Amino acid sequence: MCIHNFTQEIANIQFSLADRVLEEDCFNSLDTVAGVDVSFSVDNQAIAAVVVLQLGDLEILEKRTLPVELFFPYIPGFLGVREADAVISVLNTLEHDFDVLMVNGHGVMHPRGFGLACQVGVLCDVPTIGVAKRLIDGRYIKRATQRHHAIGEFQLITENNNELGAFFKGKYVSVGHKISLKTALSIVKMTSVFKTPEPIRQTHILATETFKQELTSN
DNA sequence: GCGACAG
DNA sequence: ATCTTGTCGC
Repeated sequence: MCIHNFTQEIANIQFSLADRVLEEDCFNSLDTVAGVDVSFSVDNQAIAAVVVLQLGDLEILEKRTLPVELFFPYIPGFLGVREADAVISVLNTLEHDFDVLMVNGHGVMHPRGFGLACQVGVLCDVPTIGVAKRLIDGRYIKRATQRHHAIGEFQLITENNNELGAFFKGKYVSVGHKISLKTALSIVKMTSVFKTPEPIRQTHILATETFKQELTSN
């Protein structure tokens, strides 16, 4: 039983779970956004972090961090297997509720249509948006996709006739779960003070700082 | 054997 | 992801 059979098995699970992904808006209110991130350096000791922001003024409502251990190696296309549990764990420490979650990694713009954002969304049954700065496999996605000039700063990325996501300010955005691409893009845009949307930027800063503190105190 | 892929 | 100084410019 080698690692290859293992990932093949997991790939099949990703294919089947991808059917559960909903690419339509499934929420009544849209007032708060959360961002999650996991940062680490050596071994598999990491810090999972989450920040909840008010959508209007981007005011931070809550910050949480949690030391976690990762049990699966990083393999492109299988980030969800590595980080989903850590992400879900830190989400469970939140006191505030949130309407949508921004995840560091792809949503449906994934070889099997089931990136980390989809996995977190489906397992937690919450709306999620996937934001990544690189494509998973340039060869895979480029041979089947074309970029179209779309409204404003967005470039829609489609495969045949279905929309996989969009490119915006150096970031690849795609639906994670329970949200439409249109709404996902508007949320990314309205939270993008810098190139990285605030929910993810703030969370990444928090996770990194916390990791350093943890390192110094021990 | 070569290729080069989220975090 | 992370390892890392200075440097340009508001």
